[in-house]
Amino acid sequence: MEPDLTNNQKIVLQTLEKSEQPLGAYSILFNVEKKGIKSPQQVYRALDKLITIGAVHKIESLNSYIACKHKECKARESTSFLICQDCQRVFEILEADLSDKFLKVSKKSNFKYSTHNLEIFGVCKTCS
Amino acid sequence: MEPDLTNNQKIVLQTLEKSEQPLGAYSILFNVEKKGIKSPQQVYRALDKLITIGAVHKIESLNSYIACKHKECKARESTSFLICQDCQRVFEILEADLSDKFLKVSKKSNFKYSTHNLEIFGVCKTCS
DNA sequence: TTTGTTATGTTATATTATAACATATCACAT
DNA sequence: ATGTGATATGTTATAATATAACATAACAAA
Repeated sequence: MEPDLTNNQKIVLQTLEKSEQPLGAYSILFNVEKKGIKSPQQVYRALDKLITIGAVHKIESLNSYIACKHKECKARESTSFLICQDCQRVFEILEADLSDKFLKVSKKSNFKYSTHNLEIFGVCKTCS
Repeated sequence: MEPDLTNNQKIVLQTLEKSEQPLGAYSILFNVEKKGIKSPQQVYRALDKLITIGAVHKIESLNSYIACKHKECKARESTSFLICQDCQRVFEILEADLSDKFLKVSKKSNFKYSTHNLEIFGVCKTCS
């Protein structure tokens, strides 16, 4: 059972949920200043918590964050995204067999697979 | 035929080649100051070029850079890495079938696959 | 040898992220 | 209801990563 979110965490999460595109931390900050959040720290702390519980994911190559659309997201650690180079939207994919594939590929190098981050770039359905 | 590298580009590349771990841009800068490179700009510019020609790759989740060990690396755009959480070393993998897999997965979402960045985390052979 | 392209040197600044510390709030066992 | 420990907050400052802008130099190739 997840603990309830605090005010700041809710505000940050709602901001991300409303956004079509991933948002940077300072872009989130700009959006929530009218709601009383005044410093980067507050945003980053809320993000940390939200990421820990799997409600938000970071897109590493964009230094940006998205709300996870999947209830009870298992992707606390491993994540896989489709990133549209036209509209900047990001779609999370939950393919069980990706982990299997990466486990196998890792094994070939005698590497113990733990988690992964996959970012696929291209053009989304709407943009093509 | 690739153009020859300039002095700054060679210096930055050699620094990365000598390193066991990926290096951040400012860590590279620290290493090359005695060789006459004095500003972040010079490092970033050399990195840009080296990345463009495929001689260096960026590890997005670490904001760090590694020299590519593969002659004539095709990975100018798509990259796949094994990242050891114990020793911080990074191993690039060249699995042709990963692109195929990602193409298929993308297709399922009506997404036109173009390139990818894969970062697998775990424990390397030496560390386990 | 001039012309266009690419690289350099340099200073300044933008962007992303953490450190540190005092205070407050919350969950919950006594 | 009260103390206790864990977690969150507010705030200021600063670290770490990356780019802008502009003047100059080197280089390739017609």
